[in-house]
Amino acid sequence: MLERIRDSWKTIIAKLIASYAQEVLGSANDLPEVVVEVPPKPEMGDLAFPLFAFAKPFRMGPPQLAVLLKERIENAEHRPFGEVFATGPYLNIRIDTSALATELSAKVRSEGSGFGTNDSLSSQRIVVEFSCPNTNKPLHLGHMRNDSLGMSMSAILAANGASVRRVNLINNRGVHICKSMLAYQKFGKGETPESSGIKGDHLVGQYYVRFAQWAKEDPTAEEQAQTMLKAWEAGDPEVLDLWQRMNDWTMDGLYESYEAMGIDFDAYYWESETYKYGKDEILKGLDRGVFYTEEDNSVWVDLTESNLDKKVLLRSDGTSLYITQDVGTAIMRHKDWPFDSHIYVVGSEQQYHFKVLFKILELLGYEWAEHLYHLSYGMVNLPEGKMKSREGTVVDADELLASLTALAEEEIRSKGREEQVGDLKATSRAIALGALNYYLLQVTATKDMIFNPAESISFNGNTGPYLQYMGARMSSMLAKFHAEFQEVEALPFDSSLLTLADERQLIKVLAGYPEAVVRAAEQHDPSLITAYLYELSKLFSRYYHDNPVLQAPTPTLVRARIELVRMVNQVLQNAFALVGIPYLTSM
RNA sequence: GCCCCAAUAGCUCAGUAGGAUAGAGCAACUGCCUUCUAAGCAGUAGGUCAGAGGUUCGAGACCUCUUUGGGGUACCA
Repeated sequence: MLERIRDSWKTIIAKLIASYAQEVLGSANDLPEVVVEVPPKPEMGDLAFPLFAFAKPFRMGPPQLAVLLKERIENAEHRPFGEVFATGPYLNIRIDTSALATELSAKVRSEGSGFGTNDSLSSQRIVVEFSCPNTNKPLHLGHMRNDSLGMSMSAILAANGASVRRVNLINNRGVHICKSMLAYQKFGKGETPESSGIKGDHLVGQYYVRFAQWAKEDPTAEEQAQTMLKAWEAGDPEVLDLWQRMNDWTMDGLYESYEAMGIDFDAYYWESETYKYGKDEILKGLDRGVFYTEEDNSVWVDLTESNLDKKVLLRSDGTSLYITQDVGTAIMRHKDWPFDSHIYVVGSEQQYHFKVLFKILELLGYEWAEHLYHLSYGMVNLPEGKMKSREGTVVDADELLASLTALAEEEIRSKGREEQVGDLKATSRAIALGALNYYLLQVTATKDMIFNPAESISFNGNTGPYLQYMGARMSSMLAKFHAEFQEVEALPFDSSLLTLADERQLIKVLAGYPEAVVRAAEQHDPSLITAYLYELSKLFSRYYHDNPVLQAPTPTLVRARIELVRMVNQVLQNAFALVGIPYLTSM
């Protein structure tokens, strides 16, 4: 919407510049491109066209050119509505926000929760892989950033029309899994989640920690774990049985955590099943000369031309490696559900791994290989430094969510709003989730971030609950309006009454929402949505504080303002859905 | 050693294709609850955008070098 207005102004200005060039230079070739910007302050207009670049060809100062163009625009026959003024070297435009508001209102009403979506990716099938936990410990803060990104990215792609398949690959096999099993065998005394009352993933996690302690005392511990892995691979029934039981415990715990955090998947893949895939593909590639063998029979790929070095794909004993499995898994997934592109949400420390993986798939000749994308995110560190499981500084996901929920509940109680809120537990949980998702998605994904526990539990300022609070305020305004202002509701919406600077600004920001959704998908960056939400909320917050809505001087103004509230409220809800912030009607 | 990424207010972060006076939140200080929820609003203070060159009419943004920090470079995952 905003884009269309921008383009029409850009077109007419470009046309006038070209015709002026024709007049004075005899040619309109080789002119610099017309650039559109947003002026730094609202009173300077809504669009800005800097004219510096035209100074040279016209041998004229930009301010004079601005004046000249302003006159020509005003005399032009077909021009968009709006006011033109020359501000120094800029040509600024004040657009007709009243017309925009009318159009916007109709669109938001008819599209509702679909406002802001588009069909730019409607022919696309996209796999988004994320989470991918090990089954030897509970989820921690690192997983939470991953999960927030995965869920949000999936929602954003779907909002752009893509058909999205969320996929989780459970890392339930390997020597690290055997460690917790071994420790359990030695020290477990038949303990179960039921007998101990400990959530399954936490119980297994305790034995993983126990192994580390034991390994310090007994140098054969590591070796025993390796032996157990071999027994597992050989199908030893006793080992398999224990593995199955402990895996189930962990998975029960993880499912519970996922549910509490609003995370879910369309498909689960299990490494215990996929670890064998890939070897055949590598051997096929070897036959075709894509890979080569060393003297010890290990299989390699030479990527030195791509500056990626040489990489082992099969061990000398013929067994698979991590990269081998990923090759197989990608191919298998494409058979399961032929995707157009595949996004891997994985930490930035694996950037090299994914470059190699994508290159290998390309060398194997899969045409979809060029549409694989590593959504790389930075590490979550603590103010003191890195999280270290050995030093017990890892932030546990369940505990964090529980403590945030408790804080939210306390907050509601201290305000005496238990009654209005309705379901206290559900509301507290929703506030905790909103705070968490917003905190984690606010930072540009690729960057490392610092998780400050003290700050994360604050519900003031630039936080999820701040945004939720705006929603709750609008919600109660709208409820009151419906209940007490029926006659006003019947009045037509007169957008020309919305003339305040903040009203004009709100209309522009609302109209910019669809573009934010597009950009978030293009750039694979949910933080564009969180930034958008904050801008909208902050603006609205000031607006309703300074200007009465239901107590506005005239009924027609009440009607106009409530229409604005309705639009802001709808866009807020729509954007919430993209970044995992629950919408609350009361808090 | 080689490769990749980062550096913006005391702290945590924004900063759109290079454009007008570099913005928020937190922390500090000041006002505002007989008026739609104060999880709020308004204000004060806080900056040599790590440093040095370069490109440009114009650089926090682009290029080069330097410094500092992080990550990778396993027949681990």
